[in-house]
Amino acid sequence: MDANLIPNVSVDCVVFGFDLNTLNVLLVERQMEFEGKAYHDLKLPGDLVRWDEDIDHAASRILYDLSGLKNIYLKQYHSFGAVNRLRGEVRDLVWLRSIDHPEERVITVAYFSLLNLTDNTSNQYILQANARWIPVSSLPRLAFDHSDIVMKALENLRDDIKQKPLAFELLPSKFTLSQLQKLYEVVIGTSYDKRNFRKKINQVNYVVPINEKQTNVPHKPARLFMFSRDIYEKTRKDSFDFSV
Amino acid sequence: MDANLIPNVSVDCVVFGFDLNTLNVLLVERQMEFEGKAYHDLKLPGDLVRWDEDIDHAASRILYDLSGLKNIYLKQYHSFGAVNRLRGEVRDLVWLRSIDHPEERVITVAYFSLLNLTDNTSNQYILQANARWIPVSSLPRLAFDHSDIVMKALENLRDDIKQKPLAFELLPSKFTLSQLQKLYEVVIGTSYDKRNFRKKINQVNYVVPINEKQTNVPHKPARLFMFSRDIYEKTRKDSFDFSV
DNA sequence: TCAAAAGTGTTGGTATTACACCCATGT
DNA sequence: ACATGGGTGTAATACCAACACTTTTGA
Repeated sequence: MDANLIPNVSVDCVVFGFDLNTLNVLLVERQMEFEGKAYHDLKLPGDLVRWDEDIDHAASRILYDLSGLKNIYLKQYHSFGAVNRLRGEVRDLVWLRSIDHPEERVITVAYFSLLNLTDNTSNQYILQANARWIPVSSLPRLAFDHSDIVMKALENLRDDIKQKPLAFELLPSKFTLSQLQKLYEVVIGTSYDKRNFRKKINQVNYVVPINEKQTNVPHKPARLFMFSRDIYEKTRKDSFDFSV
Repeated sequence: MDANLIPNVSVDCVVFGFDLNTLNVLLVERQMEFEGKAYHDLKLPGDLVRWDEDIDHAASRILYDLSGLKNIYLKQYHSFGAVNRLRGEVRDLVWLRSIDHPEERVITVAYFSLLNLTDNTSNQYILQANARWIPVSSLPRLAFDHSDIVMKALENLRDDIKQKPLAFELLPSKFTLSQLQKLYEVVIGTSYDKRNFRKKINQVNYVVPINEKQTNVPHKPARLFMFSRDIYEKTRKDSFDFSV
């Protein structure tokens, strides 16, 4: 057991990625043999916290090690500290022993982060560590209490995306209004009227149209928009509710 | 150092209390001498987590030890884990040593809870431990990073009270509409028009009028209302926004 | 020429704001 | 009788929900 690590405190990251169609979570495979059978359970990327780093730093570190990316959106949203949270299945315990992890008691601080999956600069990186993107709509049961951790992250994402400009972390920098609408529909799990949605976005001055259109699409090409953080920061005090 | 306690994980509680006028926080006095001077810094009630308890249980325990109360509203809202969070002032360190607390590194999980201060069943209890109610509008600088912890609790309370029926945790079970309005004004830090506020509350079916009035008030006695959790639970799916 | 998604307005209903006076009680 | 907070309605405006057709492109 690495002496640089605090034995009882970890950080787990729920990394959401959107590919203009589906919302996905990044999970790593836990390969093990148990009672003669091979298991490939999925778990969240995470690690124990180092003695010499802030917990926020631990979260960035985990994400960087996995993706090679820095400065991406990361939010701490909940900590999980049930006594038996690592003991859902017998093989959970067996696995902990196999990696020399303190099986006793780990309180984990959970973060979620947001990635746009259309720039695939980071994706090769991600896929080499045995990590995979799994659609949130078809998640299997995860190792430990990680299913709970993901569910709670989703709830937080759903609440936050209505109040804060998180959508733009999940989209490419230039996007169409239909892509934005699709994102809200997928995340919130509902559907919106196209005209009303666009009317709403029209009132939001920090979603700015640019003089560019889609190319190579087999239909009328859509106008592209960008998010202006500048305008957002300058006008946010009037606490506009972004909910759709 | 007590072997029942996890040395690196604590829980702190921000207990809000409302007395129909002012929003207060419960703080305990940390009495010490340092460099020949007496200090009475204030800090949050909190403790290290036990090996054999969930973190939520630790929070209830702290609250129970302080107030003698069970089943009060408690919500985990953030964890604080900066490397130097316990080392704001030199005397913070000195105090930690004096109580045989591991001074190194403690990640704390913060909870806030809500009390109504008009039933003073609990108050005698609270005041015997050297705890005090301090108005949030006149908080001094607190020990460690506890000022940050309180500020973040307040932000969470402000956000939550607009969406969830938290107000009723801070009020006596029977309350007037003016008391409810005052509470919102104090928490959110703004003021509302009396007629419009009442119109709004009128649409909220889980704030129910009862056939009772105030007594012994030197003005027209107000009608009393109660919160019906029953009705709230049954009708909450339509995600009514309680914001005022 | 067809398929596919882009883009666009109106109407009826509902919620929000601003605003001023009389009422019931205790002292 | 007075001071204190309780209680009430209206009109103007802003916001929200429902709804269908034409346009532009690539294949």
